[in-house]
Amino acid sequence: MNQRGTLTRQRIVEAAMAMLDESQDRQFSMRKLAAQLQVDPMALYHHHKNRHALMGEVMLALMAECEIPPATGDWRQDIRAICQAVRQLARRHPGSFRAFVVFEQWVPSEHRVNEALYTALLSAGFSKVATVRAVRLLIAYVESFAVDEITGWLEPLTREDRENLAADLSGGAFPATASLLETIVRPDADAEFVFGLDVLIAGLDGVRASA
Amino acid sequence: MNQRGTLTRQRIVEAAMAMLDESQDRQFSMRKLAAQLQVDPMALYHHHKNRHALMGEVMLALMAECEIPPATGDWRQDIRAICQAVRQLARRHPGSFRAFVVFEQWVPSEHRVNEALYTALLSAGFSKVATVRAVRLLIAYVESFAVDEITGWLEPLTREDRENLAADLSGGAFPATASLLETIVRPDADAEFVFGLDVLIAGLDGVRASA
DNA sequence: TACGCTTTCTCTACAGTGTAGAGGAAGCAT
DNA sequence: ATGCTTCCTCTACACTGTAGAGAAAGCGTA
Repeated sequence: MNQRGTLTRQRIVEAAMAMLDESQDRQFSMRKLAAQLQVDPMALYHHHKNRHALMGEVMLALMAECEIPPATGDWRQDIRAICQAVRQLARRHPGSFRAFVVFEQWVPSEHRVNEALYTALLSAGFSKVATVRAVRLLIAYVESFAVDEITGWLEPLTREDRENLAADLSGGAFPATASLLETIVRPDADAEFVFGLDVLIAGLDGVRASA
Repeated sequence: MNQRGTLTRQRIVEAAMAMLDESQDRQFSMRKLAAQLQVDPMALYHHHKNRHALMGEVMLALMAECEIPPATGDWRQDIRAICQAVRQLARRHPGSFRAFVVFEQWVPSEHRVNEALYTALLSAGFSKVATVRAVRLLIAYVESFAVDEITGWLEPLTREDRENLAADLSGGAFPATASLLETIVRPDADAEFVFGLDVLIAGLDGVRASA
């Protein structure tokens, strides 16, 4: 039952990405992927050297899919748009994006995103050092936020989580936290993301002169 | 050969933390931990329900170890000091900190850190909503930075990585990135961390009035 | 001292993982 | 038809977490 020709590098990558994104709980495995493609596990290894290499391809495809808007000439606007694009990508591909953040290896298609950010900041008059640092800062923010969002930290707390939190705070050891309880349990993802962007852009604007 | 009494909840937690921190490459496993403690793997399960629960205990111990400096009355200074404390914790416990960031579950000893940040911001006059958002932003930054640092992204690039990067950029598709090459390959972790703090604090100062 | 009870550890076993190595079948070129 | 290459399968191994059944050590009570 050798069904030749059903597999392609690309088809495997797409299936892997879909599997990562769909299965929130049960995690990705080579064997499950093979099962879904109705193929022997080892068949995958003919197209990709190993799991890590396959993951690399998935990450490549993921970042390549990020829709970077054209530059407007307003660096603040451009940065907002680029960050929102990355966030949208994460929402569209939660599982893959998670894997990407933990991937710990350079993914070439990231260049596109970085280039857009570098361009915006350089054109705004930032020094080279400030630009490089600012981009890492922005990327760190967006990735962290996106992962938090995917994980559910920006949803209103469940009754259970809320009660656990209240119990933790009932001892009186954390008065500031306790006073913020109502705010903590009901976050607003969109507003919070914009808040972060506001802070970062205002801050960058502030250090632009002094850097 | 039943060596009774050698195991303790605490001893297991400490050994697990040490193993996470030391073994940079090869990853932690229950069996390896048991081997190191010279005990049958299943012995661990008498003291901790399962791997996840054990990890929870490790995270608890980790965050409890974070040395939060006393408040000075200057919120900017306090925030800097707290963030540096978290960064130092990450440097002292790279493996555990990594695991912590990916842990995806609430760790009670985090309260201490959050409380300190909440207190600083509330005392500076931030609104409740701004305070909660600012703290998530600060934590996101510090954790991201610390993980980058642990992973080695803030070390000067190796000759090999540098050549790969140069090759990627040689096509001319990323002129801004190419112009920053020399800056990118030689980062300065300490300065970069401070840069991020400067930006965040300046930015928070900026939105304080308007929020 | 002898009995049992509880606590702590071991042994065996199972389902899952990534993947090396050998072999088989399909298609193509000669 | 013959061989070559490409794609896939099968078997096997070392590894993972952990369920379930004991075994051994220490204790309390008789």
